[in-house]
Amino acid sequence: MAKKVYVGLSGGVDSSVTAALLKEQGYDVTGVYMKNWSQDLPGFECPWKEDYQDAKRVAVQLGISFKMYDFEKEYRKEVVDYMIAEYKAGNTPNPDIMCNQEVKFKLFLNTALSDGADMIATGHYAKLSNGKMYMADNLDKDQTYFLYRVTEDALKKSLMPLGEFKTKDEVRAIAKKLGLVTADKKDSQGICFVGKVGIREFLEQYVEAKTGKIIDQNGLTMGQHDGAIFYTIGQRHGLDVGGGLPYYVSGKNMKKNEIHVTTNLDDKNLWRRQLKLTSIHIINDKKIFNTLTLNKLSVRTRYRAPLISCNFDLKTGVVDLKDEIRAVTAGQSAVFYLDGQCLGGGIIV
RNA sequence: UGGGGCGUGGCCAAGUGGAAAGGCACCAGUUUUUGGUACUGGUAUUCGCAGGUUCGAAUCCUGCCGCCCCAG
Repeated sequence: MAKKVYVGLSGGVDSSVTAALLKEQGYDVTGVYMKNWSQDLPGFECPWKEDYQDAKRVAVQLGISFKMYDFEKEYRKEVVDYMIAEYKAGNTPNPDIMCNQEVKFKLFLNTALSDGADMIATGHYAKLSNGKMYMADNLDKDQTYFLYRVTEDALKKSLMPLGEFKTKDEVRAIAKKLGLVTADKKDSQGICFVGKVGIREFLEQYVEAKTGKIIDQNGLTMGQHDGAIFYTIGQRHGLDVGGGLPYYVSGKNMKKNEIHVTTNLDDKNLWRRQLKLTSIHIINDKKIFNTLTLNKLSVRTRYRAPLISCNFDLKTGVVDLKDEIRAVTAGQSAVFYLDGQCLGGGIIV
C-alpha cells in the first residue's frame, strides 16, 4: 500500500510541484493548507485567502485530497509572540526559523501523523536522507539555513523533493507542463505566512513608538528615531539622516532607546571575528564536532551568505571565524555546514 | 556695525558669464521565505531676498536679510 504523505501546500509554485512530484512517484498524497495568519495590516492585505484558493485549486488539478489546518493560535504564540519578545529585548529574531521548528515540523507533522499520515512533505530546497539534511543542489535557493532547528526525528518523517533540482526554472517548467495555476506565481517574500510587510509596520501593531537619539561614531547627535526596536545592526535606510556618506547602524542601547550609527565601513562594531551562540541545536550526533574534520567546518550567519570557515566549541558556544563577518546581529542564527551537510547551529548573543 | 568668510533641493556639496555635477536621505523597482545588505531608476525651470549690468548670470555690481570667524 502506498505511503500516505501530507504535503504542506502554501499556494505557491514550490509546494505545488512538490505535491505533483510525490503523486507521480506513487505516494498517496494529501494537500494541506496551514492557516497560520489572516490578519490584515496597515497598507497590506493578508494574502491568505488567495493562497488558500490557489492551494485548493492545485489540489483539485492534481486530483489529491485537500484539507486545511488552522494553526493561527499556535503560530501567534510560538512565532509572533517570540518575535515581538525578541525585538523588545533588543534582538533581531528570525521568525521563519521558529516557524519551521515549532509549526511546520512539529505541529503540522504531529497533526498529520495523528490524522493518518506516514510522512509530511514541504517545498523547501534542502535534501534529506535518514534524518540528515544537506544543502540543496540549487545553491542559490538552498533553504537549510531556515531548517537547522528541525529535529532529526522530524526530518526522518519529512520529504523535500525540490532539493534535487538545480534551478528554479526546472520547477516552474513542471508546474507549467501540468498547467498548475501557480506556475507563474511570483515567489513569496517577507515573513512566511504574514507576507511582505515592513517589519516596522508589523511591530507598530504591538509596541509604541518612542522617540530617541541617533548618535554617530563621534558621539554627536545626528537626529531622532521613533524607537530603537525598529532598527537592526548594519541597517542603512530608514534613519532619515543625510549628509555626505551613508550611515549604518552599528549598535543600539535599548535602555536609553538610542541607536548608534557610523559612516566608517570598517567600524569595528560592524565586523566580528568571533560569535557566541545560545540555544544550540545540533541535528544529528554531536560527536561530529569532536572529530578532526573540524578544519572543514563552516558557518553562515545569514540566509544565502557565503560560507565562512570556522571552529566551534560546543561546550562554550564560541565560534571562531576565519574571516570577519559584517553586521553580525544578536537574535539571528549561525548555522554550521560540513561538506554540504547542515549540522545545526545556534542563536547569536 | 573694524576686518574676513559664507548663504545652491531635507542634508553634504561642485559650478565664478552661456541655458544647475555628484553624494546622503527619501520614493519606486530588482535580488531575498527573517531583519538587514546590495543593485537599478526617479526627484531643484532653479541657486538667501530685491534691484542693476549683459544677447545671456547661481556666477559681475548695489542694497537688504541671515549665519560664521577674527579683532575689540
